[in-house]
Amino acid sequence: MKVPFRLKSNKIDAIFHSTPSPLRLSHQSYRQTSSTHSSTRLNNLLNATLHTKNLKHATQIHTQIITNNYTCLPFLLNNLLSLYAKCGNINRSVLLFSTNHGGFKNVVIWTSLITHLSRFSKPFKALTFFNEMRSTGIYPNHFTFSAILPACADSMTVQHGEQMHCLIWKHGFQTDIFVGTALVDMYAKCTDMTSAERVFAEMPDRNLVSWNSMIVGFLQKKLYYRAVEIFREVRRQVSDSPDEVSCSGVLSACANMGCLEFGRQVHGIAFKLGLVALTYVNNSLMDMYCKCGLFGDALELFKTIGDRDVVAWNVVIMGCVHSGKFEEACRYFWFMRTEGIAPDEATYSSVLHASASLSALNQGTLIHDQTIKTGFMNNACVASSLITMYAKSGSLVDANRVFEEIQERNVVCWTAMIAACQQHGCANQAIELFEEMLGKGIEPDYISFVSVLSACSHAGHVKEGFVYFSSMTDVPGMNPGPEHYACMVDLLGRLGKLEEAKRFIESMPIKPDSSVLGALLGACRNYGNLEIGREIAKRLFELEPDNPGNYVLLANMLTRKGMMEEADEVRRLMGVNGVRKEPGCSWIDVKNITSVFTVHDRSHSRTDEIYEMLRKLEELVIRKGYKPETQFAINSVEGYKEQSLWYHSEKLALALGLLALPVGAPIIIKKNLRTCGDCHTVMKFASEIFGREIILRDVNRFHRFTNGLCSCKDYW
DNA sequence: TTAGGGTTAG
Repeated sequence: MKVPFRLKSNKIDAIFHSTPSPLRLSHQSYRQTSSTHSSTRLNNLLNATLHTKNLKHATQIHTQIITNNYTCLPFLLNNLLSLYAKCGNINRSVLLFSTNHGGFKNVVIWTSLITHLSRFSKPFKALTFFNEMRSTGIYPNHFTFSAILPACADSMTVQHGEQMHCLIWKHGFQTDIFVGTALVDMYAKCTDMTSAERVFAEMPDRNLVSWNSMIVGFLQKKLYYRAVEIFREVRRQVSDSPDEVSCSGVLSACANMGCLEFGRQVHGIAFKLGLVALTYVNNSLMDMYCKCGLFGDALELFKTIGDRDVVAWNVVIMGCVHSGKFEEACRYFWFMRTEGIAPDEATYSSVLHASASLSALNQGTLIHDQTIKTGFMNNACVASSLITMYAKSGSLVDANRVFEEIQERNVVCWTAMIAACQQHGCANQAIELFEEMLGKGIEPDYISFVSVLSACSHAGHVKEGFVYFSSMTDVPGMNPGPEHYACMVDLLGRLGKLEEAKRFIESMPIKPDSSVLGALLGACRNYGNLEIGREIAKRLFELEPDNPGNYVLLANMLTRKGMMEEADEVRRLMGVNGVRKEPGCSWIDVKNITSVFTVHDRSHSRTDEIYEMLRKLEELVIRKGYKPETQFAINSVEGYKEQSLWYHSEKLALALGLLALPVGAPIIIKKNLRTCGDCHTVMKFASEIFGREIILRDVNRFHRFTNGLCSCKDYW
C-alpha cells in the first residue's frame, strides 16, 4: 500500500525524536561510526529510509551494519536488500545477497530478492535465483511462488509458468488464494486464457484481485465482451465492490469496443464508489470517451484533473490525433512540456503521428530535438515514428538517417523504413530492405508484408509479390488480411490483368472490403475498362455509399469515353446519396510559412505573380507537347475547361514554389485528395523544364517528379 | 523481515 507523503515524514520525525542523542537528528545519524546502534534502531532507520528512498543514506546504514557485525541478522539483511531495490539499485541488492557468504539466508531473504528481480523486469535472473535456492535445499513457500510467477509471465514463454504450476502442485500450494491469483495472472499474460480460466474455476476461494486478473486477461486477449461479462459478475457475485483496477480494465474494454453506453454506466458506478478522482480511472474514462468519438467529453474531464500524469496527456494527444485535430495534438505536446511533464515513448509516437499527418517538417524536426534532449533517440518505437514522420513530410534522406542511427532495430523500425521507401517510389530499395531484414533473422509482421507487397506492386514484380504473399502462411499465426489482398489486386491490376484480378477477388477466403475493390476500380480507370469498372463501382457504392472518391472515379472514366449522360447520372447519384466531393486543397511551406490554396484561389499576397508564373508555365509546357486533359475539369462550363484546369490548387502551390523557393531546393506540395491527372502531367513537364525536384504528397502516396518522370510511373 | 491485479501508444 502506498504511504501518503505526510505520513512518511511524520514517521521519520518520530524515529529521530524518539532516538536519544547522539542519534537525534538526522543525517548525522546515518554517518555515525561508533557501535552505539542497536539492531532495532538500525532497523528503524532502514524502515524510515524505505520511505525516502535515499541511496546515500542506505549506504551509510549498510556501513553501520557491517561495523556492528549485524550482517548475520536475517531481518537486517533482508531490509537492506529491499532498501537498495527500492532506491532503484537492484544490482546492489544482488551484490549484497551474493557476497554475504557468512550471513544466514532463509526463505524470506531468497523470496525478497526474487520479488525485487521480478519487479525490475529481470525474469531470467529471478528464475536463476529460484533454482539456486532450491538447489541449496530451501523449499519455496506460497510467498515465493507468488513472487516468481510474474517473472514466469515476463519470460516470453508459457513453459516456465507451466513448470512452476507443476512445482506448486508438488509443494501443495495450489489452493492458496495468492498463488492461485498469480497463476491466473501468469496464464493471462501468456495469453493462454483457457488455462487461466481453468485455474480460476478450480480456485476454492477468490478475491477481487483474482477477478481483476481475469478482466485484465480478457482485455489483453482482445476478448472485450468477456472482460465486460466478468465485471458484471463481480457486481453480482463478489462481496467487495469493483475497485479502480476493475473499473479501469472494463473501461478499456468499452473503449476498444466503442461501447459508449456501457462505458457511461461504468462512469456512473465509479462515481458512486468514489473512484473517479483516481488517476487510473480518470485516464481510462478519458480514453473511453475519446475512442467512442466524444473528444469534447474527454477534454472536459481532462480539465478537471488537478494532477495530470503522462498517460492523461497521452490520452488527450492521441484523442486529438484520432479526431483529426493534428495541430491541436502538437499544441498539447508543447503545453505538456511547459508544464514540466516528461514525455514517454507513447507521447512521442502520438505527436509524431500528428506531425506526420500535417507533413509539418519544421514541427517534426522540433519534436526530433526533444527526443534527443529527453534521451529517447535510441528507443525503437520513437525512432520508427521519426522515420514515418520524415518520410511523410517528404524527406526520405532524413528518414534514412534516423534508420541508420538506430542501434537495435526491431521489426517496427525495419517496416517503417520499408514503408518509407515504398511511399517514395523506391520500390526496389524497399524489397532489398525486406530481404536484409529476413537475413538478420527478424520475423516480418502483418504490416511488413503490406509494405513489401505494396513495393512489389509499384515495381511490377508479380512473381516476387506472389512468393511473398504465399510465404505469409509460413509465419506462425499470420493470415493475409484485406490490405494484403488489396496489394495483390493492385499488382495484377497495374499490369492490366483485370480479369485475373477479378478472379483473384472471387477466390478470396475473406469478404473483399473497399480497399480490395477500390484497387480493382483504380486499375479499371487506368486501363479504361468500363465493363468491370461499372460492376465494381456498383459494389463499392453499396459498400461505402459515403465515399465521394468512387463516384468521381467512375464519372471520370465515363467522361473520358465520351459518355457524358451516364457520367452526369453518376454525379446525380452522388447528390441523391448526399455525398459531397471534399473541396481540393493544396499547401506548401515557404520560409516556415504555410500557404494554402483552393481551386481558383486569389487570396494569396503574391496572387498576381502566381498567375503570371502559371501563364508562363503554360506556354513552356505547350512547347514541350503538353495537351490539356479536360476530363479532370468536371465542374466547368464547356469552353472554359482548359482554363479551369490551370487554376487547380496544386498548380497554384507549384507556381508559388517556383517563385519563392531557392533554386535547387525541392518543391514539396501537399494535397488533401488524389492528385489530378492534368496536374500530374504538368508537374512532370515542370520538373524537366526547371530542372527541379518536385515532391507532391497526395492523400494516397508520394509523387516524386524528376527530369520529366514521376516515381509512381504514372499509376496512382 | 518475504507474495498476487491496473490506464495510453506502436
